[in-house]
Amino acid sequence: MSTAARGGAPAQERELRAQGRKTMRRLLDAAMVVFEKRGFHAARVDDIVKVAKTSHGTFYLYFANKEDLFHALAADAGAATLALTSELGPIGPDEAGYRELRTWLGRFGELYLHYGPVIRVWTEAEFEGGVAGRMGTDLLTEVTRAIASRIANSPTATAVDPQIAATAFLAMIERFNYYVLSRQIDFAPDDVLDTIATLAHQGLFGGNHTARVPRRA
Amino acid sequence: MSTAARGGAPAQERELRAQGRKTMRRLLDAAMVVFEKRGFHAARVDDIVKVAKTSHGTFYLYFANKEDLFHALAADAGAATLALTSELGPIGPDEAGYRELRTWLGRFGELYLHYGPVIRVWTEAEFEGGVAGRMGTDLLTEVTRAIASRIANSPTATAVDPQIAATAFLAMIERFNYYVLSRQIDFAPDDVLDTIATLAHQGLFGGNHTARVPRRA
Amino acid sequence: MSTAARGGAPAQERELRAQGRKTMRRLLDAAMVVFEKRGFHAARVDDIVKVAKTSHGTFYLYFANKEDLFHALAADAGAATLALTSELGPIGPDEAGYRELRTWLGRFGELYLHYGPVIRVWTEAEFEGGVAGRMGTDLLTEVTRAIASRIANSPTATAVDPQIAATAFLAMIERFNYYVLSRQIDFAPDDVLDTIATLAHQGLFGGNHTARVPRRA
Amino acid sequence: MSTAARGGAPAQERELRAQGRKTMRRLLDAAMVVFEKRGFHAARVDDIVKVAKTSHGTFYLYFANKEDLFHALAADAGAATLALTSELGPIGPDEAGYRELRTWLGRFGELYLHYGPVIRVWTEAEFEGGVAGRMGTDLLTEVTRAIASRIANSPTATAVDPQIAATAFLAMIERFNYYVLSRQIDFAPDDVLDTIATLAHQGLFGGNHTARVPRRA
DNA sequence: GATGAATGAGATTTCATTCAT
DNA sequence: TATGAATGAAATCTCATTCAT
Repeated sequence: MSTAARGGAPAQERELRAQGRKTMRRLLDAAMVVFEKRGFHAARVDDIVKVAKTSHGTFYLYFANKEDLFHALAADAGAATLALTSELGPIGPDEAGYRELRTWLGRFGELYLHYGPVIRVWTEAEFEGGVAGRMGTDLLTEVTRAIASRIANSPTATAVDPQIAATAFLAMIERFNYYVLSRQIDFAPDDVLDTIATLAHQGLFGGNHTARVPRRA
Repeated sequence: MSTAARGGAPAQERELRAQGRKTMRRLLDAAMVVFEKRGFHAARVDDIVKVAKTSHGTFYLYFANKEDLFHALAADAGAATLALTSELGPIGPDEAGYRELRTWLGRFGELYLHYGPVIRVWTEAEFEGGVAGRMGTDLLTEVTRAIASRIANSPTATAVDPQIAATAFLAMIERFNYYVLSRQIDFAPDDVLDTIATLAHQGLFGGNHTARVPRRA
Repeated sequence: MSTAARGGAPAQERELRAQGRKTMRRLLDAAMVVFEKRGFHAARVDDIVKVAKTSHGTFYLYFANKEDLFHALAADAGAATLALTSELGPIGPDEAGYRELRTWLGRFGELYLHYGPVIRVWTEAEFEGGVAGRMGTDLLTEVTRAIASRIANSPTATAVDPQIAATAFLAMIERFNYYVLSRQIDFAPDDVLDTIATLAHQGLFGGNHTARVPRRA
Repeated sequence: MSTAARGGAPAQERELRAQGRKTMRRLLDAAMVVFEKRGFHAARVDDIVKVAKTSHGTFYLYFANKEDLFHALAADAGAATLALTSELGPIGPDEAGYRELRTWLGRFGELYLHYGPVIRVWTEAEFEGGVAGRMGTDLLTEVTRAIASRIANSPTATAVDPQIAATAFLAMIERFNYYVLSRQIDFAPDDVLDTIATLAHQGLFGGNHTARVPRRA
């Protein structure tokens, strides 16, 4: 998807050769793994360097500190999220709209699968105020605004406040994906997409299309 | 709404008198304040005792550690959440169903206002595996099951998987309330309720009622 | 055996009635139990009051502190040890001497069974310098001197330094009893007495008597 | 004599370079000094790092905690004790047997001089049950067994239970050395060896040799 | 470029002792 | 006489960050 190629502050002051880039990559990947498992706060630099099979000293060769590393990841995740947002075309109340929505939700799921740990940290209370916190808030604003504009162009526009509805929509899909990922609620992915797409379509875009979802046993 | 009457492990081994119970209460309340402001991880025991105007030693007279205190709060929050869940009556597709849903959402908002810090921690990655993690998962299961049974009795029953839909619903309202609380997104509360109720009613319960929400300026 | 009837400093400033004496007794007994299990240093006042089924506050009604309580016990143990020492009559090289020695060793074992925890604490390195440390050293001196005088009057007197031999003898019986008590080395008590008496008799008092100890299987 | 080359748990998970090994050694040596002076319980990690001229953080780089460090020392002491035990040759009732015994006792004294603090802790009540406790018990068993086999091959074999006698012997020399070390009882070392060797020789190995010990003034 | 070693500030936790009822 | 409550000094332990090789 992307690469966080810039790295943290210290890395940007030097030119990285092949080996250096590889090491940085290993650290970033390791951080994802550790953030996933422990969250940002509980993640220790020690955990990260162990997973990356490198040393403390090396970590600070590439990142000013733990937060700096997080920013590198977050910049990536933010860009990917914005890119995805812009891909959401107009959603009509008909079957085509439903299809469009369902496809987009699938892509969102993939994005969350990849960037979940980072997205989650944005919303950790402790981050308010910090750079990451503002980053998350800004992103939230941008993303909901884009979605709101889609909703505003739909038949239900008179019934609901688009900005609120967009926020609710984002809340739902962000959190649902989190539940699925972290709790291993094992719904069949297709059922999930059918259901979420249906209810969002009906709730937000005046959808009258009805998916034939087989009831769960 | 709450009592957390049991307290943490050490407190349960002793008989508490009036003064002791008061102190324990002060600690629990202080913890809510601090968790709210800093989140569970960043909260230091020191912060809590400062807010409670007591000493370190006293803290450990009532709770084995920070997590133990959290459990006491969580038990409360869980009970309150379950109680609220059981209050959700049958939701029909008509105006009455809409009213019922909207009222219930208002109550959920109040509950979240109170227990937000605790609910949030349940979902922090670090807690998976731990007692709190399982507690959260169990609760999630129970709550969604109850909601699912309401959805199953609605006209859209054939279109969506009730369990998935219920999970999505819970994801939406939990997260939305979180956005509102933590980011100070300043939507008017009534608009929020109108919007969320409408889209949930339409998306989940086959609602055909249309609220006349004034568009935001 | 004895009673530590005086109690610690605070108790001596008041007149104790029946109830008070009973409470103090409970604390002393509890302390023995706890010192036995954990040693003096690791023993917490909390452990003692729990075993005594009383409270922290009560503890300090009778004893100035943990060490004060220990002194009360130690005074008792010291007196009992000295009393026992004075009971050791002259030991001849014949069967009568052997009998005398064996009997006395049996009594020492009983004393150790009772006062072991206290005796042990005397020898804990941490106590040097403190009152208990000096107390132990003084006692050691007195006891070995008494034993030495018995050895000096025996046929081996020319071969060994009585003071050193007495110290070695005390070392042996103190430590052996400790091994038995703490490690549950399950030698048959009679075999132990036979063996120890025999080797002390032969080693220290020129004993030529030979016990017919059945060899262990 | 010693190496404690393995170090504590944390140190075993890393590869130590020369500097690291040196630091670990400094900590181990410092611990011996502090345990000697204060005993295990009263010894604070702070004392140890001060003596080792390093920091708290460094301590935990090599040892999980104070007990972990103790284990490293104990493993050493145990190995040294076993090695010494195996050096004890057959002891006959003649002068040669006496010489052999006396020499061995001298070596035991040196070992105790070195490892006394560690050996002592093994016997502190608090350690029963823990790893150190079992370690001590196992060692006690092995050592007494070896000594017992020497006793079994001596003329007194019929008179005493070798296993009990060996335990008594060990008790004596362990405790005597402790008295000497901790109480600064100032017996002349040669007199001590003469006396102990004589009485053990006579008591355990049917010794008929008589040392000409000059009586103390 | 990489790494092991070291640090120390800060957090948690324990526990003997005092206090108020 | 008894007790639960409170305290705070001191100990343990953690971990992000810097340093020397």
